[in-house]
Amino acid sequence: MIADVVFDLPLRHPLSYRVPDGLALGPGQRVRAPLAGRTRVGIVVGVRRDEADGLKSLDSAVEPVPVLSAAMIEIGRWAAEESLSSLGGTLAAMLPPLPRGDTRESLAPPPEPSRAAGPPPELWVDTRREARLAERLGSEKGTSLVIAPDIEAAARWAERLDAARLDSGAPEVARRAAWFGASRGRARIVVGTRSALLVPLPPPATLVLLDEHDPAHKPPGAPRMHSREMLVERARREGSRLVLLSATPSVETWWRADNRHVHRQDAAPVPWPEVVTADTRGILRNHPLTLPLTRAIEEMARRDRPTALVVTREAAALGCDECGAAFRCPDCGVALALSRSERRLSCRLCSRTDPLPTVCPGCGGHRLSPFGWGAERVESSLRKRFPQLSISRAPDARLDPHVQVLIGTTGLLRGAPPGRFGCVGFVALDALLRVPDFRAGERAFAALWAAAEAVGPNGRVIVQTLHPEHYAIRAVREQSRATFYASELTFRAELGYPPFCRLCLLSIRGRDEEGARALVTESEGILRGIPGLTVYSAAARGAAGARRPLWRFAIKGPAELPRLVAEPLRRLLERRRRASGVVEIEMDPLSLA
DNA sequence: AGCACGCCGACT
DNA sequence: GTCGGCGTGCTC
Repeated sequence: MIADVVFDLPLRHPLSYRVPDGLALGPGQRVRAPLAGRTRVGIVVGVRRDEADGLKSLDSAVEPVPVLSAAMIEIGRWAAEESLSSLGGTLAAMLPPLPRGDTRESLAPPPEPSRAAGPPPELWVDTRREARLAERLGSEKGTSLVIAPDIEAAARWAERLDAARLDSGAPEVARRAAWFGASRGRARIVVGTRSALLVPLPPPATLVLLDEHDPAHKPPGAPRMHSREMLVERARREGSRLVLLSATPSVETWWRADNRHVHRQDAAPVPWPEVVTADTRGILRNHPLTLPLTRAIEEMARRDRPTALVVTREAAALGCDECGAAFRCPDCGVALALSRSERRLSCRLCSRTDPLPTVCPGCGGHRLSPFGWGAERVESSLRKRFPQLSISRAPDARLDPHVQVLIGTTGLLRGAPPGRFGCVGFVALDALLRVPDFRAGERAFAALWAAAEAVGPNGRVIVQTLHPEHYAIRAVREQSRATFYASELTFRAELGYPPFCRLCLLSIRGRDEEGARALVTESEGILRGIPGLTVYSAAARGAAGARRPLWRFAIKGPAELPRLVAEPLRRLLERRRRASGVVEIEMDPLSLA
């Protein structure tokens, strides 16, 4: 007997081993195998009756039963192909922890799912979506798998749903028990992060994705695919019900709902807070707060309600202080990225580069500045203005009920229950809108809407901006999602962004300038030979003359983009560490940064 | 990803 | 003469 085994290595094919007599093995089982002089854990993806002449023998099985069903391996294979990653590396990111020491566990083999066609995915956007989920899962038939964007959210939801945890925030023994318990159908609800996407569940299963729009669902590293896409594919293949939760879904998911591939439950209007804009003209030069926001902080302090001030990290784009316009790429519509050291503006998508301008082309204004109100500056200014208030910009101050003013990025609003804040102030929304990325508007909209939900109907959202009529602000003020998505989809369609195409990012880290250039030229040449692609020209990232120069370029193509580039780029991606450098590819990047 | 083999500069 | 630098290729 021969077992084909994949490892957490960038190998395109499984490696074959002799199965020792008496060892019963099946696909999805973890094994210890000799590899390059050491013992490593791999996962069996196939067993054959062939002669094992000349092959090394497997050492042992890690568990007496498979951890993955054949159906889950197939989803892993699909994800690996779509993301141009190895199967072994992809699967390794979605397995339960290894047993430690002597364990006396009762382990169930994984169930194979049904292959019946299921309902289309559902999208819940209304304000009561989370409360409704908690109610519904309690009475749902079968097992429910809830995927959270991060460990913190997983912990919160496991508590709320009285569910077992599969994420790495829980002790390993408990995670293993939850994994095999869910496989056996013993658990009613399990909660995890992306590492739990392949836990086998007996049908009928319900799959849930929390905060569908959250970029944490596709962090760097394996599996290099958005959890939403994994779950949509899984639900389609096994006929599971899939529920996507988000007040502000990704534009991609909204578009699918427009096209009836996702069933969107329309939300009736609910009592909504005041969303007011405050004009920052002439203010932000010296002070971060307009009068309305100053008043609001004072009022909230009197009413003993906390205020959150949302700031951005550092400026990455250039804007006009007079009219608020950002310098944008005329072809791509995204804000041009500012490089101070090289004194130029460049487009992250097409690599167009301009010298630093001195005059705003829109209004002729001469006061051009990067957006400069980070948390630190806002804090010191606030302490001077409100010496009697308790002010904090510590990330964990989110949970401290005594802090009266919290300063932080949009992360402050993550997981905030309704009414957590009396007021949320956006110190400079324009800085969010100017981020050099075509998803800047989407992220600003999500943050504004999250702020409105976090202050509740009796609270207030104050948006300091020079663009009070921007569609993202208008949509939140009017509690009208349709307003935002209609405008955003028009913008995406006109300039040819997702969901109307697929993007892919090629990063090249050269050993030196010469090596980087050689690899860039080679990969560009390969890609330009493929019909149907738009290959943007490459640009150097980071400081000039860096030891390891980083070049990057974007590729735009149709839905079958991964299959179009996989074969031509194979050699380049495989021969990883070469004299000249390393080539890496990222399909469907969430950010062009 | 490791790790081992293989071909060019400064040492006990 | 060797020790060791990393570039290249392989791992069943």
